[in-house]
Amino acid sequence: MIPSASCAPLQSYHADSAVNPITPLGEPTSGDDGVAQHLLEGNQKGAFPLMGISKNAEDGYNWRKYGQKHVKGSEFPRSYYKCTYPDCLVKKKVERSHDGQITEIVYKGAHNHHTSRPSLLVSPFLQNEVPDSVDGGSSSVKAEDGAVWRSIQLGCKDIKVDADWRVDGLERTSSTSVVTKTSDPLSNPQEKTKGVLESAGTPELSSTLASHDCDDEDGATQGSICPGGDADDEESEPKRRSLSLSLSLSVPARTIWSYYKCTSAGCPVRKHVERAANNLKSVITTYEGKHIHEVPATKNSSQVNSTAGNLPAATSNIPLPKIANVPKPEPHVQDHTIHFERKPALGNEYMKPCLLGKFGSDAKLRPSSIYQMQFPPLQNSMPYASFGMNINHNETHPACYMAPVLPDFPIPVPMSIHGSSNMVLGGSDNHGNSIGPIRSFLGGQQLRGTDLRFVKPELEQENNLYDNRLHISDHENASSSSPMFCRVVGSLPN
DNA sequence: AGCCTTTGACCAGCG
DNA sequence: TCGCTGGTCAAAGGC
Ligand SMILES: [Zn+2]
Repeated sequence: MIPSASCAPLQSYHADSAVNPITPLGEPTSGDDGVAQHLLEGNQKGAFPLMGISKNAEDGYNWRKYGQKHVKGSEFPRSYYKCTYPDCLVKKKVERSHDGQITEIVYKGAHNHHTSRPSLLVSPFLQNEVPDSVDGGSSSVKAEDGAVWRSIQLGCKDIKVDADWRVDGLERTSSTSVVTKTSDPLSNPQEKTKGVLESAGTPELSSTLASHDCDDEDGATQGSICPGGDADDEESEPKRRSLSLSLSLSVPARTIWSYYKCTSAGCPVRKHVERAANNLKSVITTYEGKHIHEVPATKNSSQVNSTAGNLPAATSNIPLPKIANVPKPEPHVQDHTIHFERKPALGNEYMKPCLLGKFGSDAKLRPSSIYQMQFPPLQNSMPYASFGMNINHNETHPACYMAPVLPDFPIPVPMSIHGSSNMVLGGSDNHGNSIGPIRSFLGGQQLRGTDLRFVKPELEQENNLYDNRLHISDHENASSSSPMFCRVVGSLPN
């Protein structure tokens, strides 16, 4: 039925594509990890797309493939899977390209059970897994009945960072799963599921982001820069930053995270750059700390002088993939001569529970709603969020092959890690059931559930989308003695 | 033995 | 009715 040629990729990665064809969120189920592991370990050759087929990725459900067809109009064969759980009628269709990238997923039905592995916890966004293919291609996760047919942009690769800004952490992409509308009437939390569905989305990290606390002339525009990030703005009081997040349904499914550290000796400043994977020119740069040294004059000071954001050279020097529909260049994105370097590997030092501020951007976001993201005051001595890094990333991110570095703040819930860096966040399943500890699986490094702390958005407190343990301390109480903390929203120039 | 994938055949819907 | 298409079945084989 299916030409053998079309099946070749699937056969090559059958352990992954068949058992867990699209399960980017977890750990291996049954001990057939050889293929994926091999892929992960062997992709120095640039086989980056294969990372998406990590055997380690799993959504916690068991699927049995019951058919494969080459459908008309589709370049790649479509595989049909059923949930193997007794009486569970959930099916999904997966289309994979020849190199193993998932190009489309269609879910049908709702599970009437939890994941096969109780320990595997999935955030509402991740409950129905997102294809974990990469390569910047576009895939889609769809609900069978047409309730949600949302194209998502899959991960981007090859983000290079200019020498002035060395990636402090591993580049990661986050994925947002589109929870499909259920058609299973037995699924009592239909409403809840649907609610998740409606709100499932990652904030579009582009022009919809605006900084509330920025009153400068550009504060409300795309790429607005929060004051107080560094020495450029000494008078501002960046004890806490709030960002409103306007959400869009055309959300990027992934976010690329990069971490940098100022290379000046003893300078604690770090920055954290978020990019929407499908719009790499849209960046959110979060600064932590104050430079202890003179900040060199910027090459382009048209905007920074008033906003005090040390806009990273990385955001402007990164050779960006061509992406359609990118926002026009923003002049405030500029180069700085401040040097940043990757953080050293800190190992378990960073694997501590953190109780940082609120990241309320994710749990249940409705399109176009405004969210307040309250950023915690970062303290140099604070424990680091256990946002594990996959050391193996260095195999696929040539520009980011630094030692693993962990961010200094919690990661918003919908941001999972793509490729081999899969992170499963706590939350509820698509039946509205609260699920337990967060699990983060990052290229073989699993973090304990307690290593992550999230806070569900204020608006969604009662929706039980997050496990209680996701609560974090009220950072307002701890914001008094914080160094500068700034979040910069930017857009990369063409 | 059990579960899985593979794959040709079969079925249903549709024009 | 027929052909096309997408979806499913089920036998065969593998692990
Ligand atoms: Zn199921």
